[in-house]
Amino acid sequence: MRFRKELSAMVEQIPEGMVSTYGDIARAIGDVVASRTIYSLLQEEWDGGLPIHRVVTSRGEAALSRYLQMLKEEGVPVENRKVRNLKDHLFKDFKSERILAKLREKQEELASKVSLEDGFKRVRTVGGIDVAYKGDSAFAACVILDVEKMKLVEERRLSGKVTFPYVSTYLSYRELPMIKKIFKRLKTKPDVLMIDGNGILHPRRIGIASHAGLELNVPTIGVTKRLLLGKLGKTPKKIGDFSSIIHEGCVLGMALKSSKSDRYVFVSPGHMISMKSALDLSRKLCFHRIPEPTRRAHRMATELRNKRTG
DNA sequence: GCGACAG
DNA sequence: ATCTTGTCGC
Ligand SMILES: [Mg+2]
Repeated sequence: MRFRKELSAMVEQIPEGMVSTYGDIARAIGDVVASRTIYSLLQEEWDGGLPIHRVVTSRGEAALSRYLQMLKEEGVPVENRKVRNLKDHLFKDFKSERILAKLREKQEELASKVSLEDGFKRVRTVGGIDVAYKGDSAFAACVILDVEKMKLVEERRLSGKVTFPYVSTYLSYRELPMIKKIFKRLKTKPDVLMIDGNGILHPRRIGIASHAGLELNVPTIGVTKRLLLGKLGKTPKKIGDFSSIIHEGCVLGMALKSSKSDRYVFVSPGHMISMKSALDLSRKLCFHRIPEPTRRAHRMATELRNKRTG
Protein backbone atom coordinates (compact mmCIF):
# COMPACT_ATOMS: atom_id res chain seq x y z
CA MET A 1 0.00 0.00 0.00
CA ARG A 2 1.44 3.29 1.03
CA PHE A 3 3.51 2.41 4.04
CA ARG A 4 6.76 3.80 2.70
CA LYS A 5 5.05 7.01 1.68
CA GLU A 6 3.55 7.42 5.12
CA LEU A 7 6.91 6.71 6.72
CA SER A 8 8.76 9.27 4.61
CA ALA A 9 5.98 11.77 5.33
CA MET A 10 6.77 11.36 9.05
CA VAL A 11 10.53 11.64 8.71
CA GLU A 12 10.12 14.72 6.51
CA GLN A 13 8.37 16.54 9.34
CA ILE A 14 11.28 16.32 11.79
CA PRO A 15 12.84 19.80 11.72
CA GLU A 16 16.53 20.60 11.83
CA GLY A 17 17.75 20.64 15.41
CA MET A 18 15.24 18.00 16.52
CA VAL A 19 15.02 14.21 16.38
CA SER A 20 12.48 11.42 16.68
CA THR A 21 12.64 7.72 17.54
CA TYR A 22 11.63 4.60 15.63
CA GLY A 23 9.03 3.92 18.29
CA ASP A 24 7.53 7.43 18.19
CA ILE A 25 7.24 7.29 14.42
CA ALA A 26 5.60 3.87 14.68
CA ARG A 27 3.11 5.30 17.18
CA ALA A 28 2.49 8.25 14.86
CA ILE A 29 1.67 5.82 12.07
CA GLY A 30 -0.67 4.01 14.40
CA ASP A 31 1.04 1.11 16.16
CA VAL A 32 4.28 0.80 18.09
CA VAL A 33 4.71 -2.79 16.88
CA ALA A 34 5.96 -1.30 13.61
CA SER A 35 9.07 0.16 15.27
CA ARG A 36 11.36 -2.67 14.16
CA THR A 37 9.97 -2.54 10.65
CA ILE A 38 10.62 1.19 10.56
CA TYR A 39 14.12 0.68 11.84
CA SER A 40 14.82 -1.81 9.01
CA LEU A 41 13.21 0.32 6.33
CA LEU A 42 15.22 3.38 7.32
CA GLN A 43 18.42 1.40 6.89
CA GLU A 44 17.61 1.09 3.19
CA GLU A 45 18.18 3.60 0.44
CA TRP A 46 16.07 6.74 0.62
CA ASP A 47 15.84 9.96 -1.31
CA GLY A 48 18.90 12.01 -0.32
CA GLY A 49 16.70 14.82 0.94
CA LEU A 50 15.00 12.70 3.57
CA PRO A 51 16.56 13.38 7.01
CA ILE A 52 16.74 9.79 8.17
CA HIS A 53 19.69 10.78 10.38
CA ARG A 54 17.16 12.50 12.64
CA VAL A 55 15.62 9.17 13.66
CA VAL A 56 17.33 7.47 16.61
CA THR A 57 16.62 4.71 19.09
CA SER A 58 14.75 5.38 22.31
CA ARG A 59 18.13 5.48 24.00
CA GLY A 60 19.34 8.20 21.67
CA GLU A 61 21.60 5.99 19.55
CA ALA A 62 22.00 6.63 15.84
CA ALA A 63 22.16 3.88 13.22
CA LEU A 64 25.42 5.26 11.79
CA SER A 65 28.06 7.33 13.54
CA ARG A 66 28.06 9.87 10.74
CA TYR A 67 24.44 10.57 11.56
CA LEU A 68 25.57 11.74 14.99
CA GLN A 69 28.03 14.10 13.35
CA MET A 70 25.22 15.48 11.18
CA LEU A 71 23.00 15.93 14.23
CA LYS A 72 25.77 17.77 16.06
CA GLU A 73 26.10 20.14 13.12
CA GLU A 74 22.37 20.74 13.29
CA GLY A 75 22.63 21.77 16.93
CA VAL A 76 21.56 18.54 18.62
CA PRO A 77 23.80 17.81 21.63
CA VAL A 78 25.79 14.60 21.25
CA GLU A 79 27.70 12.88 24.02
CA ASN A 80 28.99 9.37 24.41
CA ARG A 81 27.87 8.42 20.86
CA LYS A 82 24.32 9.31 21.86
CA VAL A 83 21.92 12.23 21.76
CA ARG A 84 22.14 13.96 25.16
CA ASN A 85 18.89 14.89 26.91
CA LEU A 86 16.92 13.15 24.18
CA LYS A 87 13.56 14.16 25.64
CA ASP A 88 14.32 17.85 25.17
CA HIS A 89 14.91 17.41 21.45
CA LEU A 90 12.12 15.08 20.43
CA PHE A 91 9.74 16.27 17.75
CA LYS A 92 6.26 15.07 18.69
CA ASP A 93 3.76 16.98 16.62
CA PHE A 94 3.43 14.59 13.68
CA LYS A 95 0.59 15.03 11.22
CA SER A 96 -0.31 11.51 10.22
CA GLU A 97 -2.85 9.41 8.36
CA ARG A 98 -2.35 6.79 11.08
CA ILE A 99 -2.59 4.02 8.50
CA LEU A 100 -1.92 1.21 10.97
CA ALA A 101 -4.69 2.46 13.23
CA LYS A 102 -7.03 2.38 10.27
CA LEU A 103 -5.96 -1.10 9.26
CA ARG A 104 -6.42 -2.24 12.83
CA GLU A 105 -9.99 -0.95 12.78
CA LYS A 106 -10.60 -2.91 9.59
CA GLN A 107 -9.22 -6.00 11.27
CA GLU A 108 -11.57 -5.59 14.24
CA GLU A 109 -14.52 -5.23 11.92
CA LEU A 110 -13.51 -8.34 9.96
CA ALA A 111 -12.87 -10.31 13.14
CA SER A 112 -16.53 -10.03 14.10
CA LYS A 113 -17.43 -11.91 10.91
CA VAL A 114 -15.21 -14.93 11.47
CA SER A 115 -17.09 -18.20 11.86
CA LEU A 116 -15.80 -21.14 13.87
CA GLU A 117 -18.43 -23.53 12.53
CA ASP A 118 -17.44 -26.10 9.94
CA GLY A 119 -18.51 -24.77 6.57
CA PHE A 120 -18.15 -28.15 4.83
CA LYS A 121 -19.48 -31.66 4.99
CA ARG A 122 -16.55 -33.80 4.00
CA VAL A 123 -13.03 -32.78 3.16
CA ARG A 124 -11.96 -34.30 -0.15
CA THR A 125 -9.37 -31.70 -1.14
CA VAL A 126 -7.10 -29.40 0.83
CA GLY A 127 -5.16 -26.48 -0.58
CA GLY A 128 -1.88 -25.02 0.65
CA ILE A 129 -0.48 -21.59 -0.16
CA ASP A 130 2.80 -19.88 0.60
CA VAL A 131 4.82 -16.95 -0.68
CA ALA A 132 8.59 -16.52 -1.01
CA TYR A 133 10.33 -13.19 -1.40
CA LYS A 134 13.32 -11.53 -2.97
CA GLY A 135 13.31 -7.87 -2.05
CA ASP A 136 9.91 -6.58 -3.12
CA SER A 137 9.38 -9.41 -5.58
CA ALA A 138 6.93 -12.06 -4.40
CA PHE A 139 6.60 -15.65 -5.61
CA ALA A 140 3.43 -17.46 -4.64
CA ALA A 141 2.63 -21.14 -4.95
CA CYS A 142 -0.55 -23.06 -4.36
CA VAL A 143 -1.17 -26.81 -4.32
CA ILE A 144 -4.41 -28.74 -4.13
CA LEU A 145 -4.13 -32.22 -2.64
CA ASP A 146 -6.55 -35.10 -2.58
CA VAL A 147 -6.70 -35.92 1.13
CA GLU A 148 -7.39 -39.64 0.72
CA LYS A 149 -4.82 -40.43 -1.95
CA MET A 150 -2.49 -37.61 -0.92
CA LYS A 151 -2.09 -36.89 -4.59
CA LEU A 152 -1.56 -33.57 -6.26
CA VAL A 153 -4.74 -32.40 -7.98
CA GLU A 154 -3.56 -28.98 -9.11
CA GLU A 155 -0.60 -26.66 -8.73
CA ARG A 156 -0.26 -22.99 -9.55
CA ARG A 157 2.52 -20.41 -9.44
CA LEU A 158 2.41 -16.66 -9.62
CA SER A 159 4.96 -13.88 -9.29
CA GLY A 160 4.34 -10.26 -8.50
CA LYS A 161 5.42 -7.30 -6.37
CA VAL A 162 4.72 -6.42 -2.77
CA THR A 163 4.47 -2.87 -1.50
CA PHE A 164 3.66 -3.39 2.16
CA PRO A 165 6.40 -4.44 4.60
CA TYR A 166 6.16 -7.20 7.14
CA VAL A 167 4.73 -5.86 10.37
CA SER A 168 3.87 -8.38 13.05
CA THR A 169 0.08 -8.69 13.44
CA TYR A 170 -0.43 -6.99 10.05
CA LEU A 171 0.89 -9.83 7.87
CA SER A 172 -2.29 -9.85 5.78
CA TYR A 173 -1.48 -6.50 4.29
CA ARG A 174 1.77 -7.82 2.92
CA GLU A 175 0.90 -11.34 1.88
CA LEU A 176 -2.83 -11.53 1.26
CA PRO A 177 -2.84 -9.73 -2.11
CA MET A 178 -0.72 -12.48 -3.68
CA ILE A 179 -2.74 -15.18 -1.92
CA LYS A 180 -6.00 -13.80 -3.28
CA LYS A 181 -4.62 -13.55 -6.81
CA ILE A 182 -3.29 -17.07 -6.94
CA PHE A 183 -6.38 -18.54 -5.30
CA LYS A 184 -8.63 -16.91 -7.86
CA ARG A 185 -6.69 -18.57 -10.68
CA LEU A 186 -7.37 -22.06 -9.36
CA LYS A 187 -9.57 -24.33 -11.44
CA THR A 188 -10.33 -26.52 -8.42
CA LYS A 189 -11.41 -24.71 -5.27
CA PRO A 190 -10.30 -26.77 -2.25
CA ASP A 191 -12.72 -27.79 0.50
CA VAL A 192 -10.28 -26.31 3.02
CA LEU A 193 -7.31 -24.00 2.51
CA MET A 194 -4.23 -24.13 4.71
CA ILE A 195 -2.17 -20.99 5.10
CA ASP A 196 1.31 -20.32 6.48
CA GLY A 197 0.25 -17.89 9.19
CA ASN A 198 -2.21 -17.67 12.06
CA GLY A 199 -5.97 -17.88 12.04
CA ILE A 200 -7.67 -16.56 15.19
CA LEU A 201 -4.39 -16.91 17.09
CA HIS A 202 -3.92 -13.19 16.83
CA PRO A 203 -4.37 -10.19 19.17
CA ARG A 204 -7.54 -9.21 17.29
CA ARG A 205 -8.47 -12.79 16.33
CA ILE A 206 -7.89 -12.05 12.67
CA GLY A 207 -4.61 -13.49 11.47
CA ILE A 208 -3.98 -13.92 7.77
CA ALA A 209 -5.72 -17.30 7.56
CA SER A 210 -8.93 -15.87 9.02
CA HIS A 211 -8.63 -12.81 6.81
CA ALA A 212 -8.11 -14.96 3.72
CA GLY A 213 -11.07 -17.17 4.59
CA LEU A 214 -13.34 -14.14 4.81
CA GLU A 215 -12.13 -12.53 1.60
CA LEU A 216 -12.08 -15.74 -0.43
CA ASN A 217 -15.13 -17.26 1.20
CA VAL A 218 -13.39 -20.57 1.85
CA PRO A 219 -12.74 -22.57 5.03
CA THR A 220 -9.17 -21.90 6.20
CA ILE A 221 -6.66 -23.22 8.72
CA GLY A 222 -3.66 -21.25 9.96
CA VAL A 223 -0.40 -23.08 10.65
CA THR A 224 2.83 -21.46 11.86
CA LYS A 225 6.27 -22.59 12.90
CA ARG A 226 6.58 -20.01 15.67
CA LEU A 227 4.17 -18.90 18.36
CA LEU A 228 2.87 -15.35 17.96
CA LEU A 229 1.15 -15.15 21.35
CA GLY A 230 -0.38 -17.23 24.12
CA LYS A 231 0.82 -19.88 26.53
CA LEU A 232 0.68 -23.66 26.24
CA GLY A 233 -1.61 -25.44 28.67
CA LYS A 234 0.77 -28.41 28.79
CA THR A 235 3.82 -29.81 27.07
CA PRO A 236 3.08 -32.34 24.32
CA LYS A 237 5.62 -35.16 24.42
CA LYS A 238 4.76 -37.75 21.80
CA ILE A 239 4.11 -37.38 18.10
CA GLY A 240 0.46 -36.49 17.60
CA ASP A 241 0.14 -34.96 21.08
CA PHE A 242 -1.11 -31.42 21.34
CA SER A 243 -1.88 -28.69 23.81
CA SER A 244 -4.22 -25.75 23.85
CA ILE A 245 -2.76 -22.28 23.37
CA ILE A 246 -4.36 -19.88 25.80
CA HIS A 247 -4.44 -16.12 25.48
CA GLU A 248 -6.53 -13.71 27.55
CA GLY A 249 -8.38 -16.69 28.98
CA CYS A 250 -9.37 -18.06 25.55
CA VAL A 251 -8.19 -21.14 23.69
CA LEU A 252 -7.06 -19.61 20.41
CA GLY A 253 -5.07 -22.48 18.95
CA MET A 254 -3.31 -25.78 19.42
CA ALA A 255 0.39 -26.54 19.68
CA LEU A 256 0.97 -29.84 17.90
CA LYS A 257 3.96 -32.11 18.18
CA SER A 258 3.82 -33.16 14.56
CA SER A 259 7.18 -34.92 14.19
CA LYS A 260 10.23 -36.15 16.04
CA SER A 261 11.40 -32.56 16.25
CA ASP A 262 10.93 -30.86 19.60
CA ARG A 263 9.54 -27.89 17.74
CA TYR A 264 5.80 -27.69 17.54
CA VAL A 265 3.58 -26.36 14.84
CA PHE A 266 0.87 -23.94 15.92
CA VAL A 267 -2.56 -24.51 14.48
CA SER A 268 -5.57 -22.24 14.67
CA PRO A 269 -8.87 -22.11 12.83
CA GLY A 270 -9.05 -19.42 10.19
CA HIS A 271 -12.66 -19.14 9.06
CA MET A 272 -15.60 -21.51 8.58
CA ILE A 273 -13.89 -24.26 10.56
CA SER A 274 -13.91 -25.39 14.17
CA MET A 275 -10.90 -25.76 16.43
CA LYS A 276 -11.42 -29.52 16.45
CA SER A 277 -11.59 -29.85 12.67
CA ALA A 278 -8.57 -27.58 12.23
CA LEU A 279 -6.57 -29.75 14.61
CA ASP A 280 -7.82 -33.08 13.24
CA LEU A 281 -7.06 -32.15 9.65
CA SER A 282 -3.65 -30.74 10.54
CA ARG A 283 -2.74 -33.93 12.38
CA LYS A 284 -3.86 -36.04 9.47
CA LEU A 285 -1.72 -34.03 7.05
CA CYS A 286 1.51 -34.05 9.06
CA PHE A 287 3.95 -36.52 7.51
CA HIS A 288 6.72 -34.11 8.41
CA ARG A 289 6.77 -31.27 10.91
CA ILE A 290 4.95 -28.96 8.53
CA PRO A 291 1.61 -30.22 7.21
CA GLU A 292 1.81 -31.39 3.62
CA PRO A 293 -0.16 -28.64 1.87
CA THR A 294 1.85 -25.71 3.19
CA ARG A 295 5.05 -27.74 3.09
CA ARG A 296 4.66 -28.37 -0.62
CA ALA A 297 3.53 -24.83 -1.31
CA HIS A 298 6.55 -23.49 0.55
CA ARG A 299 8.89 -25.68 -1.49
CA MET A 300 7.25 -24.65 -4.75
CA ALA A 301 7.36 -20.95 -3.89
CA THR A 302 11.04 -21.10 -2.97
CA GLU A 303 11.79 -23.10 -6.09
CA LEU A 304 9.96 -20.58 -8.26
CA ARG A 305 11.88 -17.71 -6.73
CA ASN A 306 15.23 -19.42 -7.19
CA LYS A 307 14.40 -20.18 -10.79
CA ARG A 308 13.27 -16.63 -11.53
CA THR A 309 16.03 -14.83 -9.67
CA GLY A 310 19.01 -17.11 -9.39
C1' DG B 1 21.40 -7.31 29.68
C1' DC B 2 17.15 -9.69 28.72
C1' DG B 3 13.12 -10.75 26.31
C1' DA B 4 11.09 -10.81 21.92
C1' DC B 5 6.70 -10.06 18.04
C1' DA B 6 3.44 -15.09 12.45
C1' DG B 7 5.88 -14.28 7.62
C1' DA C 1 10.98 -13.81 5.50
C1' DT C 2 16.07 -13.35 3.87
C1' DC C 3 21.18 -13.61 4.30
C1' DT C 4 24.66 -18.04 3.98
C1' DT C 5 28.75 -23.47 3.89
C1' DG C 6 29.40 -27.02 5.37
C1' DT C 7 27.81 -30.69 8.01
C1' DC C 8 25.33 -34.24 10.76
C1' DG C 9 21.76 -37.78 10.57
C1' DC C 10 17.94 -40.54 8.83
MG1 LIG D 1 5.41 -18.23 4.41
